[in-house]
Amino acid sequence: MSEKSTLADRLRENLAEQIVSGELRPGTRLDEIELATRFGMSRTPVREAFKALAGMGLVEQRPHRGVVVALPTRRRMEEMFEVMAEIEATCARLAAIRMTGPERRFLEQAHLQSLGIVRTGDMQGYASFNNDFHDIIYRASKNSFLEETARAVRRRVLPFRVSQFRVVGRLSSSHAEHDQVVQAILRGDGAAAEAAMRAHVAKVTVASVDFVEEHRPGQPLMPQHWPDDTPAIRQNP
Amino acid sequence: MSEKSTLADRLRENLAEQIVSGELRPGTRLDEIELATRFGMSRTPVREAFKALAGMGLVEQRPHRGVVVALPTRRRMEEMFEVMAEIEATCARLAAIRMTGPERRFLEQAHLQSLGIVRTGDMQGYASFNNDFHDIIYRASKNSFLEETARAVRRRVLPFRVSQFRVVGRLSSSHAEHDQVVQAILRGDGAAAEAAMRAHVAKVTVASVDFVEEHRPGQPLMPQHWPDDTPAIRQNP
DNA sequence: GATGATTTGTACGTATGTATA
DNA sequence: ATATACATACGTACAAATCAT
Repeated sequence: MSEKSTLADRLRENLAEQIVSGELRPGTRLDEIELATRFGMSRTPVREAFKALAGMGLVEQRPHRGVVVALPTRRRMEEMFEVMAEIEATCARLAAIRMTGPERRFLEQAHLQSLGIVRTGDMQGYASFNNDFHDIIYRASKNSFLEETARAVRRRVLPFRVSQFRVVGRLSSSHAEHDQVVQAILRGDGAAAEAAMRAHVAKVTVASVDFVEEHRPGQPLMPQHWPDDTPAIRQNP
Repeated sequence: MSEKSTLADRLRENLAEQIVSGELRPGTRLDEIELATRFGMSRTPVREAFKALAGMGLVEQRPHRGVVVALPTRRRMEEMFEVMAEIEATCARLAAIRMTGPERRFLEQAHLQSLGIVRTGDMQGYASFNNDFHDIIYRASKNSFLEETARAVRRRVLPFRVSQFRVVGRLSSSHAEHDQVVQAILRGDGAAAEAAMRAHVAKVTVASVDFVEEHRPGQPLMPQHWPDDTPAIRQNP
Protein backbone atom coordinates (compact mmCIF):
# COMPACT_ATOMS: atom_id res chain seq x y z
CA MET A 1 0.00 0.00 0.00
CA SER A 2 1.84 3.00 -1.22
CA GLU A 3 -1.12 5.19 -0.31
CA LYS A 4 0.98 7.78 1.42
CA SER A 5 1.85 11.43 1.16
CA THR A 6 -0.37 14.32 2.15
CA LEU A 7 -3.79 15.42 1.00
CA ALA A 8 -2.34 18.53 -0.60
CA ASP A 9 0.18 16.53 -2.62
CA ARG A 10 -2.37 14.00 -3.79
CA LEU A 11 -4.78 16.73 -4.82
CA ARG A 12 -1.98 18.49 -6.67
CA GLU A 13 -1.20 15.36 -8.64
CA ASN A 14 -4.87 14.75 -9.31
CA LEU A 15 -5.45 18.28 -10.60
CA ALA A 16 -2.23 18.26 -12.63
CA GLU A 17 -3.37 15.05 -14.29
CA GLN A 18 -6.78 16.51 -15.05
CA ILE A 19 -5.24 19.67 -16.49
CA VAL A 20 -2.75 17.82 -18.68
CA SER A 21 -5.36 15.35 -19.90
CA GLY A 22 -7.65 18.17 -20.89
CA GLU A 23 -10.37 17.14 -18.45
CA LEU A 24 -9.98 20.57 -16.89
CA ARG A 25 -9.97 22.95 -19.83
CA PRO A 26 -7.66 25.96 -19.90
CA GLY A 27 -9.42 29.00 -18.51
CA THR A 28 -11.51 26.94 -16.09
CA ARG A 29 -11.85 28.52 -12.68
CA LEU A 30 -10.91 26.33 -9.73
CA ASP A 31 -13.04 26.92 -6.65
CA GLU A 32 -11.49 26.26 -3.25
CA ILE A 33 -14.71 25.41 -1.48
CA GLU A 34 -16.12 23.26 -4.25
CA LEU A 35 -12.92 21.22 -4.54
CA ALA A 36 -12.64 20.91 -0.77
CA THR A 37 -16.15 19.53 -0.41
CA ARG A 38 -15.86 17.39 -3.55
CA PHE A 39 -12.67 15.74 -2.31
CA GLY A 40 -13.79 15.63 1.29
CA MET A 41 -11.07 17.80 2.76
CA SER A 42 -10.76 21.25 4.23
CA ARG A 43 -9.75 24.30 2.23
CA THR A 44 -6.21 24.33 3.60
CA PRO A 45 -4.74 21.48 1.53
CA VAL A 46 -6.64 22.76 -1.50
CA ARG A 47 -4.93 26.11 -1.17
CA GLU A 48 -1.54 24.44 -0.80
CA ALA A 49 -2.15 22.37 -3.92
CA PHE A 50 -3.00 25.60 -5.76
CA LYS A 51 0.28 27.18 -4.76
CA ALA A 52 2.26 24.18 -5.96
CA LEU A 53 0.41 24.13 -9.29
CA ALA A 54 1.05 27.85 -9.69
CA GLY A 55 4.75 27.23 -9.06
CA MET A 56 4.71 24.72 -11.91
CA GLY A 57 2.89 27.11 -14.22
CA LEU A 58 -0.15 24.88 -14.67
CA VAL A 59 -2.51 27.42 -13.11
CA GLU A 60 -2.44 31.15 -12.64
CA GLN A 61 -3.34 32.75 -9.38
CA ARG A 62 -4.18 36.33 -8.62
CA PRO A 63 -4.56 37.69 -5.11
CA HIS A 64 -8.13 37.56 -3.85
CA ARG A 65 -9.37 36.50 -7.26
CA GLY A 66 -8.83 32.79 -7.27
CA VAL A 67 -7.19 30.34 -9.58
CA VAL A 68 -7.74 29.45 -13.22
CA VAL A 69 -6.16 26.75 -15.37
CA ALA A 70 -3.44 28.44 -17.41
CA LEU A 71 -4.74 29.79 -20.72
CA PRO A 72 -1.89 31.29 -22.70
CA THR A 73 -2.39 33.68 -25.58
CA ARG A 74 -1.75 32.44 -29.11
CA ARG A 75 1.59 34.19 -29.13
CA ARG A 76 2.61 32.52 -25.92
CA MET A 77 1.47 29.11 -27.12
CA GLU A 78 3.71 29.45 -30.15
CA GLU A 79 6.56 30.38 -27.85
CA MET A 80 5.91 27.35 -25.68
CA PHE A 81 5.97 25.07 -28.68
CA GLU A 82 9.21 26.62 -29.87
CA VAL A 83 10.81 25.89 -26.50
CA MET A 84 9.41 22.38 -26.61
CA ALA A 85 10.95 21.92 -30.06
CA GLU A 86 14.34 23.16 -28.93
CA ILE A 87 14.42 21.05 -25.79
CA GLU A 88 13.30 17.91 -27.59
CA ALA A 89 15.82 18.58 -30.33
CA THR A 90 18.54 18.77 -27.70
CA CYS A 91 17.35 15.49 -26.21
CA ALA A 92 17.49 13.87 -29.63
CA ARG A 93 21.01 15.11 -30.31
CA LEU A 94 22.29 13.86 -26.95
CA ALA A 95 20.42 10.58 -27.44
CA ALA A 96 22.11 10.03 -30.80
CA ILE A 97 25.48 10.43 -29.13
CA ARG A 98 24.84 8.65 -25.86
CA MET A 99 22.50 5.70 -26.37
CA THR A 100 23.92 2.22 -25.91
CA GLY A 101 23.53 -0.52 -28.48
CA PRO A 102 20.65 -2.29 -26.70
CA GLU A 103 18.87 1.03 -26.17
CA ARG A 104 19.10 1.81 -29.87
CA ARG A 105 17.67 -1.56 -30.77
CA PHE A 106 14.81 -1.04 -28.32
CA LEU A 107 13.98 2.34 -29.84
CA GLU A 108 14.04 0.88 -33.35
CA GLN A 109 11.81 -1.96 -32.22
CA ALA A 110 9.22 0.37 -30.68
CA HIS A 111 9.26 2.57 -33.74
CA LEU A 112 8.72 -0.40 -36.05
CA GLN A 113 5.82 -1.67 -33.97
CA SER A 114 4.13 1.71 -34.13
CA LEU A 115 3.69 1.20 -37.85
CA GLY A 116 1.05 -1.36 -36.96
CA ILE A 117 -0.86 1.24 -34.96
CA VAL A 118 -0.66 3.69 -37.84
CA ARG A 119 -2.13 1.08 -40.21
CA THR A 120 -5.14 0.47 -37.96
CA GLY A 121 -5.70 4.23 -37.70
CA ASP A 122 -6.04 3.95 -33.91
CA MET A 123 -5.56 7.59 -32.94
CA GLN A 124 -5.89 6.92 -29.21
CA GLY A 125 -3.33 4.16 -29.42
CA TYR A 126 -0.94 6.23 -31.48
CA ALA A 127 -1.20 9.16 -29.08
CA SER A 128 -0.21 6.81 -26.28
CA PHE A 129 2.71 5.42 -28.28
CA ASN A 130 3.75 8.93 -29.21
CA ASN A 131 4.07 9.80 -25.53
CA ASP A 132 6.22 6.73 -24.98
CA PHE A 133 8.37 7.57 -28.00
CA HIS A 134 9.20 11.04 -26.76
CA ASP A 135 9.74 9.78 -23.23
CA ILE A 136 12.25 7.23 -24.51
CA ILE A 137 14.24 10.00 -26.16
CA TYR A 138 14.11 12.21 -23.08
CA ARG A 139 15.56 9.40 -21.05
CA ALA A 140 18.10 8.55 -23.71
CA SER A 141 19.64 12.00 -23.27
CA LYS A 142 21.16 10.53 -20.10
CA ASN A 143 20.44 13.75 -18.28
CA SER A 144 17.69 13.37 -15.71
CA PHE A 145 17.40 17.11 -15.20
CA LEU A 146 16.93 17.65 -18.93
CA GLU A 147 14.42 14.81 -18.89
CA GLU A 148 12.46 16.51 -16.11
CA THR A 149 12.67 19.88 -17.81
CA ALA A 150 11.35 18.38 -21.03
CA ARG A 151 8.49 16.72 -19.21
CA ALA A 152 7.68 19.91 -17.31
CA VAL A 153 7.41 21.86 -20.55
CA ARG A 154 5.45 19.08 -22.20
CA ARG A 155 3.00 19.10 -19.30
CA ARG A 156 2.32 22.75 -19.94
CA VAL A 157 1.91 22.23 -23.66
CA LEU A 158 -0.06 18.99 -23.63
CA PRO A 159 -3.44 20.55 -22.83
CA PHE A 160 -3.21 22.21 -26.23
CA ARG A 161 -2.32 19.24 -28.39
CA VAL A 162 -4.89 16.72 -27.25
CA SER A 163 -6.42 16.40 -30.66
CA GLN A 164 -3.44 16.72 -32.97
CA PHE A 165 -3.96 13.29 -34.46
CA ARG A 166 -7.50 14.10 -35.55
CA VAL A 167 -6.05 15.97 -38.50
CA VAL A 168 -6.33 13.67 -41.51
CA GLY A 169 -3.11 12.00 -42.56
CA ARG A 170 -1.34 13.24 -39.44
CA LEU A 171 -0.77 9.71 -38.19
CA SER A 172 1.33 8.50 -41.10
CA SER A 173 3.20 11.78 -41.50
CA SER A 174 4.00 11.71 -37.78
CA HIS A 175 5.39 8.21 -38.24
CA ALA A 176 7.47 9.38 -41.18
CA GLU A 177 8.89 12.22 -39.09
CA HIS A 178 9.66 9.79 -36.27
CA ASP A 179 11.49 7.69 -38.83
CA GLN A 180 13.83 10.55 -39.68
CA VAL A 181 14.62 10.97 -36.00
CA VAL A 182 15.13 7.27 -35.40
CA GLN A 183 17.38 6.74 -38.42
CA ALA A 184 19.56 9.68 -37.41
CA ILE A 185 19.86 8.38 -33.88
CA LEU A 186 20.65 4.85 -35.08
CA ARG A 187 23.56 6.07 -37.14
CA GLY A 188 24.72 8.33 -34.30
CA ASP A 189 24.22 11.53 -36.26
CA GLY A 190 23.50 14.09 -33.54
CA ALA A 191 23.02 17.09 -35.81
CA ALA A 192 20.56 15.23 -38.03
CA ALA A 193 18.62 13.88 -35.06
CA GLU A 194 18.37 17.38 -33.62
CA ALA A 195 17.16 18.83 -36.90
CA ALA A 196 14.66 16.03 -37.51
CA MET A 197 13.18 16.36 -34.03
CA ARG A 198 12.92 20.13 -34.31
CA ALA A 199 11.08 19.78 -37.62
CA HIS A 200 8.79 17.13 -36.14
CA VAL A 201 7.72 19.26 -33.21
CA ALA A 202 7.32 22.27 -35.48
CA LYS A 203 4.67 20.39 -37.45
CA VAL A 204 2.78 19.57 -34.29
CA THR A 205 2.89 23.27 -33.44
CA VAL A 206 1.06 24.35 -36.54
CA ALA A 207 -1.60 21.70 -36.21
CA SER A 208 -2.13 22.38 -32.50
CA VAL A 209 -2.10 26.15 -32.44
CA ASP A 210 -4.60 26.36 -35.26
CA PHE A 211 -6.83 23.80 -33.61
CA VAL A 212 -6.80 25.59 -30.29
CA GLU A 213 -7.49 28.95 -31.88
CA GLU A 214 -10.61 27.56 -33.52
CA HIS A 215 -11.88 26.26 -30.22
CA ARG A 216 -10.64 29.05 -27.99
CA PRO A 217 -13.21 29.97 -25.37
CA GLY A 218 -14.35 33.55 -25.54
CA GLN A 219 -13.87 35.99 -28.35
CA PRO A 220 -10.74 37.92 -27.35
CA LEU A 221 -7.43 36.20 -26.79
CA MET A 222 -7.66 36.77 -23.06
CA PRO A 223 -9.32 34.49 -20.52
CA GLN A 224 -12.91 35.52 -20.14
CA HIS A 225 -12.73 35.30 -16.38
CA TRP A 226 -10.16 38.10 -16.24
CA PRO A 227 -11.86 40.95 -17.97
CA ASP A 228 -9.23 43.56 -17.24
CA ASP A 229 -5.59 43.43 -18.23
CA THR A 230 -4.09 43.32 -14.77
CA PRO A 231 -1.05 41.08 -15.09
CA ALA A 232 -1.20 37.72 -13.39
CA ILE A 233 1.26 36.82 -10.69
CA ARG A 234 3.97 34.90 -12.51
CA GLN A 235 5.64 32.62 -10.04
CA ASN A 236 8.26 31.67 -12.60
CA PRO A 237 9.16 35.16 -13.76
CA MET B 1 2.16 52.23 -3.26
CA SER B 2 2.72 48.93 -4.95
CA GLU B 3 2.83 47.26 -1.52
CA LYS B 4 0.29 44.65 -2.52
CA SER B 5 0.06 40.95 -3.01
CA THR B 6 -0.24 38.42 -0.22
CA LEU B 7 2.01 37.51 2.67
CA ALA B 8 2.67 34.09 1.16
CA ASP B 9 3.74 35.57 -2.17
CA ARG B 10 6.01 38.13 -0.59
CA LEU B 11 7.62 35.53 1.62
CA ARG B 12 8.11 33.27 -1.41
CA GLU B 13 9.92 36.05 -3.26
CA ASN B 14 11.96 36.88 -0.21
CA LEU B 15 13.06 33.28 0.32
CA ALA B 16 13.70 32.73 -3.39
CA GLU B 17 15.96 35.77 -3.39
CA GLN B 18 17.82 34.54 -0.33
CA ILE B 19 18.28 31.09 -1.84
CA VAL B 20 19.51 32.39 -5.19
CA SER B 21 21.86 34.90 -3.57
CA GLY B 22 23.36 32.18 -1.44
CA GLU B 23 22.26 33.79 1.80
CA LEU B 24 20.37 30.60 2.48
CA ARG B 25 22.85 27.85 1.72
CA PRO B 26 21.76 24.65 -0.03
CA GLY B 27 20.87 22.02 2.52
CA THR B 28 19.64 24.56 5.04
CA ARG B 29 16.52 23.48 6.83
CA LEU B 30 13.62 25.97 6.78
CA ASP B 31 11.59 26.01 9.97
CA GLU B 32 7.92 26.93 9.68
CA ILE B 33 7.54 28.31 13.15
CA GLU B 34 10.79 30.24 13.16
CA LEU B 35 10.02 31.90 9.83
CA ALA B 36 6.47 32.64 10.91
CA THR B 37 7.58 34.39 14.09
CA ARG B 38 10.51 36.09 12.40
CA PHE B 39 8.31 37.57 9.69
CA GLY B 40 5.41 38.23 12.03
CA MET B 41 2.88 35.95 10.36
CA SER B 42 1.17 32.67 11.07
CA ARG B 43 2.33 29.32 9.75
CA THR B 44 -0.31 29.22 7.01
CA PRO B 45 1.31 31.66 4.57
CA VAL B 46 4.72 30.18 5.36
CA ARG B 47 3.49 26.76 4.32
CA GLU B 48 1.99 28.16 1.14
CA ALA B 49 5.28 29.84 0.28
CA PHE B 50 7.01 26.50 0.81
CA LYS B 51 4.67 24.77 -1.63
CA ALA B 52 5.32 27.39 -4.29
CA LEU B 53 9.09 27.15 -3.81
CA ALA B 54 8.88 23.38 -4.05
CA GLY B 55 6.95 23.72 -7.29
CA MET B 56 9.82 25.82 -8.66
CA GLY B 57 12.42 23.31 -7.50
CA LEU B 58 14.19 25.73 -5.17
CA VAL B 59 13.42 23.67 -2.08
CA GLU B 60 12.63 20.05 -1.48
CA GLN B 61 9.83 18.98 0.75
CA ARG B 62 9.15 15.61 2.27
CA PRO B 63 5.93 14.75 4.06
CA HIS B 64 6.16 15.33 7.82
CA ARG B 65 9.84 16.10 7.54
CA GLY B 66 9.97 19.70 6.60
CA VAL B 67 11.70 21.68 3.91
CA VAL B 68 15.34 22.12 2.97
CA VAL B 69 16.96 24.34 0.37
CA ALA B 70 17.62 22.15 -2.67
CA LEU B 71 21.02 20.49 -2.50
CA PRO B 72 21.64 18.46 -5.66
CA THR B 73 24.23 15.75 -5.93
CA ARG B 74 27.35 16.43 -7.97
CA ARG B 75 25.94 14.40 -10.83
CA ARG B 76 22.75 16.39 -10.81
CA MET B 77 24.60 19.70 -10.67
CA GLU B 78 26.51 18.75 -13.80
CA GLU B 79 23.22 17.88 -15.44
CA MET B 80 21.75 21.22 -14.45
CA PHE B 81 24.70 23.06 -15.93
CA GLU B 82 24.40 21.07 -19.13
CA VAL B 83 20.76 22.10 -19.46
CA MET B 84 21.72 25.68 -18.67
CA ALA B 85 24.33 25.54 -21.43
CA GLU B 86 21.89 24.15 -23.96
CA ILE B 87 19.15 26.65 -23.17
CA GLU B 88 21.52 29.60 -23.21
CA ALA B 89 23.02 28.34 -26.45
CA THR B 90 19.54 28.27 -27.95
CA CYS B 91 18.93 31.82 -26.74
CA ALA B 92 22.17 32.94 -28.36
CA ARG B 93 21.31 31.31 -31.68
CA LEU B 94 17.87 32.89 -31.78
CA ALA B 95 19.31 36.21 -30.69
CA ALA B 96 21.82 36.15 -33.55
CA ILE B 97 18.95 35.67 -35.97
CA ARG B 98 16.35 37.95 -34.43
CA MET B 99 17.98 40.99 -32.87
CA THR B 100 17.33 44.36 -34.46
CA GLY B 101 20.11 46.75 -35.41
CA PRO B 102 19.75 48.99 -32.35
CA GLU B 103 19.62 45.95 -30.08
CA ARG B 104 22.86 44.65 -31.56
CA ARG B 105 24.53 48.00 -31.03
CA PHE B 106 23.34 48.07 -27.43
CA LEU B 107 24.76 44.60 -26.78
CA GLU B 108 28.08 45.56 -28.35
CA GLN B 109 28.16 48.73 -26.24
CA ALA B 110 27.52 46.87 -22.97
CA HIS B 111 30.12 44.28 -23.86
CA LEU B 112 32.73 46.94 -24.61
CA GLN B 113 32.04 48.74 -21.35
CA SER B 114 32.53 45.52 -19.39
CA LEU B 115 36.16 45.58 -20.45
CA GLY B 116 36.60 48.46 -18.05
CA ILE B 117 35.25 46.36 -15.20
CA VAL B 118 37.60 43.53 -16.12
CA ARG B 119 40.59 45.92 -16.00
CA THR B 120 39.72 47.10 -12.49
CA GLY B 121 39.35 43.49 -11.38
CA ASP B 122 36.03 44.29 -9.69
CA MET B 123 34.62 40.79 -9.26
CA GLN B 124 31.38 41.95 -7.67
CA GLY B 125 30.82 44.43 -10.48
CA TYR B 126 31.62 41.88 -13.16
CA ALA B 127 29.26 39.35 -11.63
CA SER B 128 26.53 41.95 -11.82
CA PHE B 129 27.36 42.79 -15.43
CA ASN B 130 27.48 39.11 -16.27
CA ASN B 131 23.90 38.74 -15.07
CA ASP B 132 22.84 41.63 -17.25
CA PHE B 133 24.72 40.20 -20.22
CA HIS B 134 22.95 36.89 -20.07
CA ASP B 135 19.62 38.57 -19.44
CA ILE B 136 20.07 40.66 -22.56
CA ILE B 137 20.57 37.54 -24.61
CA TYR B 138 17.57 35.79 -23.06
CA ARG B 139 15.41 38.74 -24.02
CA ALA B 140 16.96 38.94 -27.45
CA SER B 141 15.65 35.46 -28.24
CA LYS B 142 12.30 37.21 -28.66
CA ASN B 143 10.60 34.34 -26.92
CA SER B 144 9.32 35.30 -23.48
CA PHE B 145 8.63 31.71 -22.52
CA LEU B 146 12.18 30.72 -23.40
CA GLU B 147 13.37 33.74 -21.45
CA GLU B 148 11.42 32.63 -18.39
CA THR B 149 12.59 29.05 -18.76
CA ALA B 150 16.19 30.21 -18.94
CA ARG B 151 15.75 32.35 -15.86
CA ALA B 152 14.05 29.53 -13.99
CA VAL B 153 16.96 27.20 -14.68
CA ARG B 154 19.48 29.90 -13.86
CA ARG B 155 17.75 30.49 -10.53
CA ARG B 156 18.27 26.87 -9.67
CA VAL B 157 21.89 26.93 -10.73
CA LEU B 158 22.91 30.30 -9.34
CA PRO B 159 23.34 29.18 -5.72
CA PHE B 160 26.22 27.05 -6.98
CA ARG B 161 28.14 29.60 -9.00
CA VAL B 162 28.32 32.49 -6.57
CA SER B 163 32.07 32.48 -6.45
CA GLN B 164 33.01 31.55 -9.99
CA PHE B 165 34.90 34.79 -10.53
CA ARG B 166 37.18 34.18 -7.56
CA VAL B 167 39.17 31.80 -9.74
CA VAL B 168 42.25 33.68 -10.92
CA GLY B 169 42.11 34.95 -14.45
CA ARG B 170 38.48 33.97 -14.76
CA LEU B 171 37.41 37.56 -15.33
CA SER B 172 39.38 38.16 -18.49
CA SER B 173 38.74 34.69 -19.91
CA SER B 174 35.03 35.20 -19.28
CA HIS B 175 35.23 38.45 -21.20
CA ALA B 176 37.03 36.72 -24.05
CA GLU B 177 34.30 34.06 -24.19
CA HIS B 178 31.64 36.77 -24.18
CA ASP B 179 33.47 38.34 -27.09
CA GLN B 180 33.11 35.19 -29.16
CA VAL B 181 29.37 35.19 -28.48
CA VAL B 182 28.97 38.89 -29.23
CA GLN B 183 30.94 38.78 -32.48
CA ALA B 184 28.91 35.81 -33.72
CA ILE B 185 25.66 37.56 -32.85
CA LEU B 186 26.78 40.81 -34.48
CA ARG B 187 27.43 39.07 -37.77
CA GLY B 188 24.17 37.12 -37.47
CA ASP B 189 25.88 33.74 -37.31
CA GLY B 190 23.43 31.65 -35.30
CA ALA B 191 25.44 28.43 -35.30
CA ALA B 192 28.59 30.18 -34.11
CA ALA B 193 26.72 32.09 -31.40
CA GLU B 194 25.19 28.86 -30.17
CA ALA B 195 28.54 27.09 -30.09
CA ALA B 196 30.30 29.99 -28.38
CA MET B 197 27.66 30.28 -25.69
CA ARG B 198 27.67 26.54 -25.06
CA ALA B 199 31.43 26.62 -24.64
CA HIS B 200 31.19 29.63 -22.33
CA VAL B 201 28.71 28.01 -19.97
CA ALA B 202 30.69 24.79 -20.05
CA LYS B 203 33.69 26.60 -18.60
CA VAL B 204 31.56 27.99 -15.79
CA THR B 205 30.41 24.45 -15.10
CA VAL B 206 33.88 23.13 -14.42
CA ALA B 207 34.82 26.05 -12.19
CA SER B 208 31.56 25.92 -10.24
CA VAL B 209 31.14 22.20 -9.75
CA ASP B 210 34.67 21.85 -8.48
CA PHE B 211 34.23 24.80 -6.16
CA VAL B 212 31.01 23.47 -4.69
CA GLU B 213 32.45 20.00 -4.24
CA GLU B 214 35.28 21.44 -2.15
CA HIS B 215 32.84 23.27 0.08
CA ARG B 216 30.07 20.73 0.14
CA PRO B 217 28.53 20.43 3.58
CA GLY B 218 28.72 16.99 5.12
CA GLN B 219 30.94 14.10 4.09
CA PRO B 220 28.68 12.05 1.83
CA LEU B 221 27.06 13.51 -1.27
CA MET B 222 23.66 13.54 0.42
CA PRO B 223 22.25 16.33 2.60
CA GLN B 224 23.15 15.68 6.19
CA HIS B 225 19.64 16.42 7.32
CA TRP B 226 18.26 13.47 5.43
CA PRO B 227 20.15 10.56 6.82
CA ASP B 228 18.24 7.84 5.00
CA ASP B 229 17.85 7.52 1.26
CA THR B 230 14.11 7.94 1.06
CA PRO B 231 13.48 9.80 -2.19
CA ALA B 232 12.21 13.36 -1.96
CA ILE B 233 8.86 14.32 -3.38
CA ARG B 234 9.71 15.73 -6.78
CA GLN B 235 7.02 18.15 -7.76
CA ASN B 236 8.50 18.50 -11.23
CA PRO B 237 8.95 14.82 -11.99
C1' DG C 1 11.21 -0.65 21.22
C1' DA C 2 8.24 2.40 23.86
C1' DT C 3 7.21 7.24 25.38
C1' DG C 4 7.30 12.14 25.47
C1' DA C 5 8.55 16.28 22.95
C1' DT C 6 8.54 18.56 18.69
C1' DT C 7 7.02 19.52 14.12
C1' DT C 8 4.10 18.96 10.37
C1' DG C 9 -0.65 18.37 8.40
C1' DT C 10 -5.60 19.50 8.52
C1' DA C 11 -9.88 21.74 10.06
C1' DC C 12 -12.32 25.71 10.85
C1' DG C 13 -13.41 30.58 12.12
C1' DT C 14 -12.81 35.32 11.09
C1' DA C 15 -11.19 39.32 8.53
C1' DT C 16 -10.34 41.54 4.29
C1' DG C 17 -10.61 42.41 -0.29
C1' DT C 18 -13.36 41.75 -4.78
C1' DA C 19 -17.36 41.45 -7.53
C1' DT C 20 -22.26 42.48 -8.22
C1' DA C 21 -26.73 44.59 -7.63
C1' DA D 1 -21.70 55.13 -6.12
C1' DT D 2 -22.84 52.38 -2.09
C1' DA D 3 -24.05 48.49 -0.10
C1' DT D 4 -24.33 43.57 -0.04
C1' DA D 5 -22.78 39.04 -1.07
C1' DC D 6 -19.14 36.19 -1.69
C1' DA D 7 -14.46 34.17 -2.24
C1' DT D 8 -10.01 34.41 -0.63
C1' DA D 9 -6.23 35.24 2.97
C1' DC D 10 -4.81 34.58 7.43
C1' DG D 11 -4.87 32.98 12.25
C1' DT D 12 -5.71 29.52 15.70
C1' DA D 13 -6.76 24.96 17.44
C1' DC D 14 -6.25 20.27 17.08
C1' DA D 15 -4.66 15.74 15.04
C1' DA D 16 -1.07 12.91 13.31
C1' DA D 17 3.49 11.76 12.34
C1' DT D 18 8.42 12.05 13.26
C1' DC D 19 12.42 12.38 16.37
C1' DA D 20 14.87 12.07 20.53
C1' DT D 21 15.50 9.88 24.67
